[in-house]
Amino acid sequence: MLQIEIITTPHHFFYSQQHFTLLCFQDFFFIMVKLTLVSGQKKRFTNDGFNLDLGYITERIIAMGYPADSLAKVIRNDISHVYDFFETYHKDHWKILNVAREISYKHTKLGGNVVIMAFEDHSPPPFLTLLDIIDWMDQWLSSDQRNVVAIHCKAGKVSCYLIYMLKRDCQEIFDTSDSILLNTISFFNSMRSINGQPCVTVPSQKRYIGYYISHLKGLVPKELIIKPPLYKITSIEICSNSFITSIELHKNYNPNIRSLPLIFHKNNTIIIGNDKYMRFELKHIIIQGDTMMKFNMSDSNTCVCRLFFHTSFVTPPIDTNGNKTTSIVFPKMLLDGPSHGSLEDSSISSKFKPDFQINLHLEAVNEPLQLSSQQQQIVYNSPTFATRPITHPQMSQQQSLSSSSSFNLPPPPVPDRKIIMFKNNIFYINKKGIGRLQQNIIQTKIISNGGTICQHITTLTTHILVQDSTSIIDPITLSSDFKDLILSKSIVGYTINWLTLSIQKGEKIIDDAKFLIPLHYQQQQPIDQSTPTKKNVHYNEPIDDITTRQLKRSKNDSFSSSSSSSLSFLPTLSPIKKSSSSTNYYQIPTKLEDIDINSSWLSYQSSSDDESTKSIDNSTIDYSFVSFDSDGEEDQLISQSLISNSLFTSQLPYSLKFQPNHQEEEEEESINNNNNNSTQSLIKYTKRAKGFACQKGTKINYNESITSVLEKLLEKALGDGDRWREYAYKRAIGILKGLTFKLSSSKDLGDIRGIGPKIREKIDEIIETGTLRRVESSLSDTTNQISQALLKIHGAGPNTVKNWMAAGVVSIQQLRQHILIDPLFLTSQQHIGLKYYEDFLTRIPRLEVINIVSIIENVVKELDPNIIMEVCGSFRRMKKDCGDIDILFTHSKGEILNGLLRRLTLKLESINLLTDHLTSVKSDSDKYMGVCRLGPDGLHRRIDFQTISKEEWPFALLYFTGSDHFNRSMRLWARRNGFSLSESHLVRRMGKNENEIKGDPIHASCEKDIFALLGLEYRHPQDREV
DNA sequence: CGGCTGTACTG
DNA sequence: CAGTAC
DNA sequence: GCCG
Repeated sequence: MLQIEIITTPHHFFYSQQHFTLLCFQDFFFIMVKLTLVSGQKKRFTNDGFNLDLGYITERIIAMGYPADSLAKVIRNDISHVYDFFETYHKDHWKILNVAREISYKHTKLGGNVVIMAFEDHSPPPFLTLLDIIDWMDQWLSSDQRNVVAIHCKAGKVSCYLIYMLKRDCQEIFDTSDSILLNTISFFNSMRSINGQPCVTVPSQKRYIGYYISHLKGLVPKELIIKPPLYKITSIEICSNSFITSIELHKNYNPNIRSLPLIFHKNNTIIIGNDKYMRFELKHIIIQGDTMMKFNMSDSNTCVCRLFFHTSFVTPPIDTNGNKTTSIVFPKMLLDGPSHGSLEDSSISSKFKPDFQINLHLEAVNEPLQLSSQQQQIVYNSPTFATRPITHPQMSQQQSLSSSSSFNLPPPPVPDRKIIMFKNNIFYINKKGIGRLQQNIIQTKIISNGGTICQHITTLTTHILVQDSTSIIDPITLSSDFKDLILSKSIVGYTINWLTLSIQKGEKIIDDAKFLIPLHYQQQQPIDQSTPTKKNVHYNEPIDDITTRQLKRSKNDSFSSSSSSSLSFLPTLSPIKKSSSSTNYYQIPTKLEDIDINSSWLSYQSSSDDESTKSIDNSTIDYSFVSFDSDGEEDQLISQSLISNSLFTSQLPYSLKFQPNHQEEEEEESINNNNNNSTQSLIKYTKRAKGFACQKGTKINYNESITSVLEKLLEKALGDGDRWREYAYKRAIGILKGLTFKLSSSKDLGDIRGIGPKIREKIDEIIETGTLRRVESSLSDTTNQISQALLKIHGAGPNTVKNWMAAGVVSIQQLRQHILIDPLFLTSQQHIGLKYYEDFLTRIPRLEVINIVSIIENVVKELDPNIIMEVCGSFRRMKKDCGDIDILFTHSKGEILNGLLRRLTLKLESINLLTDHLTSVKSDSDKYMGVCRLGPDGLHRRIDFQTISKEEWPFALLYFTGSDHFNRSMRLWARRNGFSLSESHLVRRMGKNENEIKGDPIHASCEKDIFALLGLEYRHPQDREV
């Protein structure tokens, strides 16, 4: 498709052909390659039996379509032919440069001759990437006269521009001849007139070319490029149109590192302006280096224009009278289109008036640099390099506007300090005696101070707020279905006055008993002695509330407070001025009235699962039994019934399943009894299920010393990518954990399946020596340590780690250093995994999960109040802390949740709960994985969402509650019995034996049904640890 | 010797 | 399709 | 690594 002729005009020339443009100035030349796939017009390299999409730009620079090895090779270049071609004509002297971010292929098939320096289509590369590309080519081509380079970008549906500037000897030219530079610039500007085929259509790409020229001319000090200056964006002005509704700011723009942009919505940013003019006032937004902005219309998804710039090339403020402000003006013609080309060429251009422009007002963060006179002549900020100063009539007016008012603005809505005050607190407001207006004010204040409001008292509620004259809170008068739970929980009752004074003071008043309202039941009923323990384990509430409650629980009656004094914080509404480091953390939903926390997602309250209510009674979890971290890992909550069970059975030498027949039959009978009112088992012989992990409850681990060692082996197998050995260890560990007695020898295992000779050998060694030589040696083995560490990066599995180690990675730290210069070393997911390596390894306390989920629930309720959510994973299994957060959504009326995930994630992103995405946020997907954070000081946490149709709900619930081993075991059982169980359905496997033909999905209305259908005994979530 | 859960996303 | 995750 |  590229027809390339070698052009050697002596001085400068310009060559344009339909698909290819080349511009050259003597030794200094720009090459712009536009690759467009136009079917039927392809001209290929067809010599010597080769038929390749490839052509020579110069003798040593080749443009080509990208190599492909599978389907695409018919249209593109067959990767092996490419290899043969270069080996034939340029043996040992060729490199392929891939600048297309989205294109990758097997480099091994090209003998390691591929260099990747990729950037985004239709965008300028980050400036350092641009330098890298040029420097690399320069170095490669100058190191040997025979060396050639073949460049490809992403040919195909869209065109791509590659800008390459070979700078051989150009330094001197620029040093001596200003006119060439100016010619070049005007040349760039006039380029579009040639052949109707503009050379570089993306204005920002032109801007970066200009940056490069300034760089070559030495107009920008090297230090400024290495360490770009910091600028604070004070405001963004949009002139002549006012339909922009949000702005996305990508700081440190690098397409290879996925990071979430800052989003300024029209609604939650201070906007000044009218129909024709609007200004986003920003605070504390610091940028450095490459910066990209997207301007969105109507909703945050439809981008209408974009712009890129780099702070090293921003004209520094002229430092007179301490002036630190500078501006960049982007008139319409210098803005990029929404996805490619320029705004003026785009289809939505007509929506913008000709005098549309965007102005950025910046403030230097460091000392403005003293400029030489030469440097001052160049106005970098004008992307046309001052060849055509842009003056718009409105400009002067706007400038004065911004400078006069920018320091006089209302404070940011949510100062940081305040967020912390009610962090982790969930308030129930007893509306009795409190007026509507006051309720609203109170709610606003609580939320703006980081707290959450709930409409009903639930197990989550931490505070009850009551009218100031209240002397006692009687739970009977409270609207709650959870009175029993309230009994076992430390809810604190406070007066409105306490809230008012706390807010005024800026911190929670914790030592003043007169605001503390006792809960009536506490006098009536002795406090359950297990309560404190339970509290610690279950909720981990802030100490202050607990102690306060325990120490002082009488209300000081002499304290007279009235509704009017409760309102005393009203005047403080406006003048709270507190410097905060960042405005845009936590913008809490504004529609307070709609906020409602009901605990549907809190474990058992599964809407479609009838079991739920029963299991609440059943969850007589006695927390005093919880072992306090004797092992430090995998602490489990253990139900009383199970403990007594296991205490009872521990007298027997073997656990139940080793016992012969009659006991099994008894058990089976009980299964049938249990299920008498509901679903019939589809499976005839259910007693065999005893051997399956999914039929074992969570028990005390009597063989911790053994399993902990075996877990090391498991880890190692995982690291070696030995899936099946890993599986075997996992099973063995599961069996050992299920034992109800301590092993004294592997012989105690009898003829139990799942633990074979090798593992038995190891068990004996552990019992005798307390450890395993193999484990010890591998623990001290550096290589093993490294691979274990790397393996814990999200997105890095055995193979990746193997490759990394082969490439010489030795530590997390080194890897972090390395990606600074070679971001493509990692996939976007791995980047995130590495960034939050430590955070992700930290388990999430239950309370934090609760807090995060309640924020999400508020958002979800706003999107659609009929959505049901359930937190699964280890949270639902009642563990005291969780590795990640799993949330399932479905619609109570069975409606399809199309696009919910997208709307939800975008919303959560805009309130800064979600910080990164591990999956793309597409509207049609129903699975999301990402990273969230509770406030600016919180750790980053893995969070997964899944939307589920009503029919699939029980299956999804079952699957996402896990544990993983439990799932595998249950699915294996299903498979062995001619079914296939997945997270969405249960189907019969038709076809005589192992064929894949499947029948119709079998319906289940609740989790219990699924167990019953498979002839299994129901397990409560907390008993699915296995 | 071949099986070991089943599905979805990324690149 | 391989690799990874759940 | 274990099982059939």
